[in-house]
Amino acid sequence: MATPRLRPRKLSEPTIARLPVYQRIAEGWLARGQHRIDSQQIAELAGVTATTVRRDLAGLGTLGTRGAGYDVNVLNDRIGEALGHDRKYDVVVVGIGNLGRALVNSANFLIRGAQLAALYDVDPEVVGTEVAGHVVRALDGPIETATVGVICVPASAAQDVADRLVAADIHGLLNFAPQVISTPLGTAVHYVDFSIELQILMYHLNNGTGPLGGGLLHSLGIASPLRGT
Amino acid sequence: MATPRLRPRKLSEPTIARLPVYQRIAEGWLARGQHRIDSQQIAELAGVTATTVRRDLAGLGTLGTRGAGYDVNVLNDRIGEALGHDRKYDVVVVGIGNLGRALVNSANFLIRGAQLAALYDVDPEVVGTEVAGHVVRALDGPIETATVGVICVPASAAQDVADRLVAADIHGLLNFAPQVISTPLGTAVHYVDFSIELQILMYHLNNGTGPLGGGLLHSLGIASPLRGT
DNA sequence: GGATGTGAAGTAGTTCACAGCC
DNA sequence: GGCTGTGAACTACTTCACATCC
Repeated sequence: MATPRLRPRKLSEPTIARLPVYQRIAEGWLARGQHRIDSQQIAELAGVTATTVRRDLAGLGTLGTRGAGYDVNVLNDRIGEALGHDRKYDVVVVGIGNLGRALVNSANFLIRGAQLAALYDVDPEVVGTEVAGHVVRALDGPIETATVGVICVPASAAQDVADRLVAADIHGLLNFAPQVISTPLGTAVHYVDFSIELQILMYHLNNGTGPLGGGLLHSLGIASPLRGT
Repeated sequence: MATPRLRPRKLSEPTIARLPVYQRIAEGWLARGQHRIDSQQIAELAGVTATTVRRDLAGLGTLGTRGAGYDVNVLNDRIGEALGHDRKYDVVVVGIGNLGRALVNSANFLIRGAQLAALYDVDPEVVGTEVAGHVVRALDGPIETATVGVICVPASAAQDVADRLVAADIHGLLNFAPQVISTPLGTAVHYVDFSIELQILMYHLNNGTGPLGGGLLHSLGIASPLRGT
């Protein structure tokens, strides 16, 4: 039994947000042919403390070696397992404006099991055109069965789009519209709001937290490195 | 002395992230001619508990009235004050691809004191073209004095861009590249990483947290409403 | 009466410090 | 010797419950 805990116990929310960062670091080392890394090195690259890294990774079961750090391959695999990257996730994107295009054309967005299933828009100019290898469909038609729905429409349309996606049995929503949406129990909604991120930054610049003292900021629970130059 | 505490004491990070949401709600009510709101109503619209709303707002000084809730105008003003919206923030955007365009053309991004100061790119095809009323400049030229730098370049270029911005005396960075960057002490960095957000959602869909039980998700510290239909 | 503002309790996350194992 | 993994302490945030004031 090489896998002491196949179903890793529930991970904390901040830990879940940091795991993709650790995985990205692991991939980078693999690409450069490095096969061992220790918690201190991960910590510096991820901008967190070494203790946090070890606590996070300990949650995935025993995967390090005392004395020598972590095997980069094992690290990569176990994080992928914990985050559910062994499954496929069909993603539909609603709203093919600049943002929707940026997402589906990005090399970094649809990775690790996520795959584009369909695109939707309301604009007749856009419907029927091909974007990222998919023909954009009309939103008022039937919605493809999928795992995740990405909402890139204006705030005023966000709730309606969310309702349609939920009706199509999609239980995971990633909402880029600056609008809190309400969904039935059992649907996971995650918000990304550019404007709020900018306002948080403005707050810190205005109060000492940024330019003065130890301007340590958090986003996704990730502390910025802030090493002295 | 109508303002008992002109300099509101330090606000917690989750509170700061929620204030813009409350402010958006206040603006919506003003637009509809409503002038009073109570913590319970804010709570429902923001997807948090009423206690959290009251605790957050109490941090801005005394601004509600016991018995009757909050004056929407006062609420709006005080939040703006607390977040530093009375100042102007010059924003430069580096990387005018789909994402950069989506940001500067969005009606929701550059608001509340934030104003576009300049655009930069490396692509000779893009440099010289006009986007959102600004001519895109070459990145290797001098960087405009500004308050905030927005990084919309590929991960491989992010650290270099960050260095240039810091050298131009910009102490607030909003980084959309999937790359942890290192900056001198005193520079505030905030990360927005689409791919991580999607992976968090994938985790929750794969484990019970989403589709099963009380799928309460957090992003920006904002809980989704999850009211039963 | 009714909703705010807040001590006190509870819960979650991080950091310390070191035992345990390679 | 060195680095992981973790109990224990600490810090941060949320929730409860209610005194306070309009």
